Amino acid sequence: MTELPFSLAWEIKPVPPYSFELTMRKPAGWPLFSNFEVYENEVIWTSTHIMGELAGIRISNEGMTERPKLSAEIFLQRKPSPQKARNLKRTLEHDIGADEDLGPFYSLAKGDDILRHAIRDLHGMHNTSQDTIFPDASLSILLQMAPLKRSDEMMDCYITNYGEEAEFDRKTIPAWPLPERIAHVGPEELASKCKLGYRAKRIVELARRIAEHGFPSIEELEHMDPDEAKRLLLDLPGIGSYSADIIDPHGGFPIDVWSADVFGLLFFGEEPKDKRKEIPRIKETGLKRWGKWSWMAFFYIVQDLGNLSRALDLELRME
DNA sequence: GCGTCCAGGTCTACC
DNA sequence: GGTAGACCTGGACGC
Repeated sequence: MTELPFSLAWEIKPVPPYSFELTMRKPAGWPLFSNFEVYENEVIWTSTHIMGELAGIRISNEGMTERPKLSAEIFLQRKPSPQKARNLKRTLEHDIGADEDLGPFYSLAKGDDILRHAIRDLHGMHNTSQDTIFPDASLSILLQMAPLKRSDEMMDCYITNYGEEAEFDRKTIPAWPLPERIAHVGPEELASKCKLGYRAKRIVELARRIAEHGFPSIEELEHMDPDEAKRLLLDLPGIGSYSADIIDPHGGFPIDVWSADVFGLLFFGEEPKDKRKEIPRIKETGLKRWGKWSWMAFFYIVQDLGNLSRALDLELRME
């Protein structure tokens, strides 16, 4: 457990529209940062690593979707320099999508037969991300070839045993493990303790590569040429097309055997018979239809399956 | 109870 | 360059 006695507090005015509830608590249950974060009465307590520092985070809602205002506080082990404090604040604002303008995506979505429903249902929901790729990369490896329930069990064990626990504001919240920690864990230990199976070796190999050679942050990838960012991600061990699309800040279209059912129904009116075989065709159709907004389209649709099922008279299932 | 199948992919060997 | 097969584990299913 790591105590975080120092804190920085400030006000954030996100680019409207910004729905606090939809952004912090995605309808499909995706966490903001930590799988163990707490959300009560429009306040979220969570933890992550920002610029290499373990950070406890408390954000509360002080505004409305069209006039958003948030009260944020970052808790740290040590008092940061003024320069570092400025960077931490700016990075957190970026990670929670406060600087993201949804306007261009909404313009495209209004003219799309599927997305026009989703942007109405989820008005003001922003995309969020952690500071580095390792949490999402670990997540995507733990999602491989397993039912969601088993992936959740693997993640819970992995985070509680190997993640740092942030203690702040009378809360204790474990963050996703750092590559430097996992690089020193034997794959056999990870496999037996958390029943990761073959994924243990992949996650340790990935951690060792990042710990030894470094890797650009999410924001640095964002500023790269999209093809170069994708190439770097695909070069990592254990990361294939699906995982790269989950991590890539330039936005991919991460189709797996589950989403192949959903998007097969949406695009062609039927679930594919051979899901794995159909993934390339479904992916190509999505990328062609939504281009650079493919990730946002994917994100909005998977968060809105219940409403979309009714609006489009289709059986779009969560699992 | 027991055997078989397969799940929110990726890598490797083989052709 | 394209593709079958292996990979951990555990729940669902048929018998």
